[in-house]
Amino acid sequence: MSETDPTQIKGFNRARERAARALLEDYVEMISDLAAEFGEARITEIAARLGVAHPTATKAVSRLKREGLAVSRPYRGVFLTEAGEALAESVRARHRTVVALLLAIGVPEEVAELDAEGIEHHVSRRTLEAFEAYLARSERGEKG
Amino acid sequence: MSETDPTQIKGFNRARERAARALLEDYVEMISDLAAEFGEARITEIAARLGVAHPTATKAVSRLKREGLAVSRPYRGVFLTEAGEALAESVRARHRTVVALLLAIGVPEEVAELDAEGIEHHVSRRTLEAFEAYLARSERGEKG
DNA sequence: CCAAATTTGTAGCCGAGGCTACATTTCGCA
DNA sequence: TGCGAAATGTAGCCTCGGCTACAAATTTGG
Ligand SMILES: [Mn+2]
Ligand SMILES: [Mn+2]
Ligand SMILES: [Mn+2]
Ligand SMILES: [Mn+2]
Repeated sequence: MSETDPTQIKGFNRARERAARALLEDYVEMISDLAAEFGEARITEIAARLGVAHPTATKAVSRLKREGLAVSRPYRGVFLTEAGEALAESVRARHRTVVALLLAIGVPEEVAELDAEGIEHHVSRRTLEAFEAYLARSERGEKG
Repeated sequence: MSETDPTQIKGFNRARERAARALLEDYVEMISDLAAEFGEARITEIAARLGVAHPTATKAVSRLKREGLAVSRPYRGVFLTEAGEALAESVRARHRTVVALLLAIGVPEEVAELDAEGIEHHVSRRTLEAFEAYLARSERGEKG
């Protein structure tokens, strides 16, 4: 058997790890959005906005709590810890950059928003930096 | 409660659906690669290249068979159906386009290959078309 | 202020996708 | 040709992330 390509295996493993973190990232970002809008994030509202049943959101929040990203008390709202808020901020920034990049490439706005919701979780720091550099260049008129 | 944004919900739902198909797509592409290289895809080799234990690959292949994408007999190789081979071809093409786009944007080669393994599964047809159009433009020297 | 509506919690089901341990079959070669 | 090694199958375990059904708490308004 020909030797297996280590870069390829690494790619699959990284994709799996990132897919596992994707849900968690979306919840954290959503909770942060709701906190900004209403002062707190309620389970029902989190579930509604993510398009899942409320027990699904409850379970996800308990995973967030286990990871030290959120806190909550029974029948009360969910709040992010400092770590959670920091994660939310970076996730939000990355989301914006991915959408901007897609738009700059020529992806229609509605499609860009939809695709970004999945793509964002697989964009590494290095790739994000490349996106930002590209956007900076094209804004300076170097014609995207 | 302010009305929930339907586009956002749609984005989350689509991201979930695509994440669920991602594994299946990678298996099909891998089986196709191995068929081209060795004439058949063996469970052990599939597992090794995807970086998983062999029973994990076995279970995935039975899902592929259930979906009508592959066929196999006990202790023999795995083969794609016509539908499976068609899927493999489109997955492979999309993978190449995503890598090319990342490189054109300025992502380092190694990083591009790693990130593409996850990103590819969330690129819709419309976005793929935009990528192709962009690549065609920049190849014609319009300076990306 | 109390009853109804709403929200939240909890139990329990499912399939996907990981794993280890072990059984069985096939293959390669001495 | 037969035996040991390698490949494959199978059983059974786990977590995650969906769901429904139902119980309990909270909020609301008449
Ligand atoms: Mn997302
Ligand atoms: Mn997002
Ligand atoms: Mn992939
Ligand atoms: Mn791929």
